[in-house]
Amino acid sequence: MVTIRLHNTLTRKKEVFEPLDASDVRMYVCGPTVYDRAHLGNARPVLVFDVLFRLLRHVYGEGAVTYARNFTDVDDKINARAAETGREIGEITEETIAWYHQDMDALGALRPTHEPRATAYIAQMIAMIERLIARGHAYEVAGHVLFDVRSYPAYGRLSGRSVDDMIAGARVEVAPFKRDPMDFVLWKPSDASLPGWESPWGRGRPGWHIECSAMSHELLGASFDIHGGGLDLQFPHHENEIAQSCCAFPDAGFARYWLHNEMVQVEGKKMSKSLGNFFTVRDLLDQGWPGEVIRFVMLSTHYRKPMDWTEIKAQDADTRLSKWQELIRECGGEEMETDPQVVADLSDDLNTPGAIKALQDLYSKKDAASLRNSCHLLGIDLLSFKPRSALLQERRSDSIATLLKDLKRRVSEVRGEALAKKDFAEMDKLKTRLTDAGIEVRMSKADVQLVPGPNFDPTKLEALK
RNA sequence: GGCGGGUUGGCGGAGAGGUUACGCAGCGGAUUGCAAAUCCGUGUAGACCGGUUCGAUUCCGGUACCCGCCUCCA
Repeated sequence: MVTIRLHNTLTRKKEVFEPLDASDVRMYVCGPTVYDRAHLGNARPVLVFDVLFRLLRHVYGEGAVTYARNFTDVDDKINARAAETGREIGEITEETIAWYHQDMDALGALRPTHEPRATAYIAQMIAMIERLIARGHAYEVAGHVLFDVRSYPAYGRLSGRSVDDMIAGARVEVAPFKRDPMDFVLWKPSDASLPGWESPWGRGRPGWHIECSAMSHELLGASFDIHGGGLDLQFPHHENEIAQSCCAFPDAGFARYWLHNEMVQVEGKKMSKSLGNFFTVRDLLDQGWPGEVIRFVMLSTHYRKPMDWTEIKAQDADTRLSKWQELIRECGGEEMETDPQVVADLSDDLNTPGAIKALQDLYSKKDAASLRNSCHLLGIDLLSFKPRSALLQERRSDSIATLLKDLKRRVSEVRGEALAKKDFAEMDKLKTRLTDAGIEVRMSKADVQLVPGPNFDPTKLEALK
């Protein structure tokens, strides 16, 4: 059995991964709030934990891993979006979930075993809140139910902070009815304009954190193996989840290994709407970037380091994947074992850059079969991969396709004459114009190829008709 | 203010206390009418200052700079 090591945020150390039950390895990852298209940052945990999911399935068996990732479909951001647009909340969340599936499918992410929606687990949340009140960890005041952080001495363990330090930071919500400024909401009242559910504390809706505690408990049990998400969730979201779950079920231990991926940047800067470098996965796909390229770029940086998205990395990935694909097309190859080095690298705290290096070595050795099969562990299917140039070409209209075909024939003719006469003036003129239009002209002894590049501009071909 | 991370060659980005990371770009060569593509070869590192060591880019301490979280955020 391969030994997997994972960096556990709880201990700040790389630890040997030992599942509670090797026949049912359980992982929970925090999913999106569904009010808008997934941006590039949303994609990172999806891809990181998709690789972990694949690795766990590889090591423990496909049927031995349960992976749950939630949809937060009750949230004030969604309410705000509904109020802005006048649309129904359910309509917005349904649409956004469908988009999310489309976009993440395009990145090659496997669907998790469970994709629970918060609104389907309100009863479980209410039950957990009642349990917390009964055990003296939560209190009702002014129509709210709040978690009492002072009742849980270990609060702050995950994020390495103390309640007193955080209060010194003094960036906590002002709410006079809180016993302690750090207390957080489990349940809050809804007026008639807001979505709400009947509860022992009146009509209301859950606070943000309780859903993950309730759903992980329902689907994976009171204790399970891995809990993951973005680093920004470490505090307060995960800290609060731990407080809720461990106080409701003190002997269970909740999640044992906590994994956090670092943030995404764009061209060296934090992605933000004000900087104008904010974009969604759909934007990139629409620009013709293959899902595999987005995935490759993401995985070329280790998950615990900030990942900087740059155009040059995307181009590089596109080129490398194209080369790998050419090799497996030429050589074919039978089913092979996944390369042990790739497994070893991924088992070492998901060292995806190392795994990519190992794949590159397979390419250099011309080991097409191993390359193809080992790519699957990273979620890349080289057989179905289409480079950006091919995707862009597919989208071109028939008239342009015909024009390119005609031009190709013409280049062949002109070249034939030029070679016969040893006069290349006409040929060079034609080639220059094609190059100016963004077309790469490749000539071998046997054949001519016209490859439209990213700067391809069909309007510049008009003169050549 | 609190907590955490980073600083590697032109760019991206790893592992390893002493032996080529890898990719892209560059350079030289093969090939080509010229190119492109491809193939072969190749130079350039480890923020700064100390310490441990026979030996550190790799371990420890400090300095500088950068970044993230602490507020909805993956």
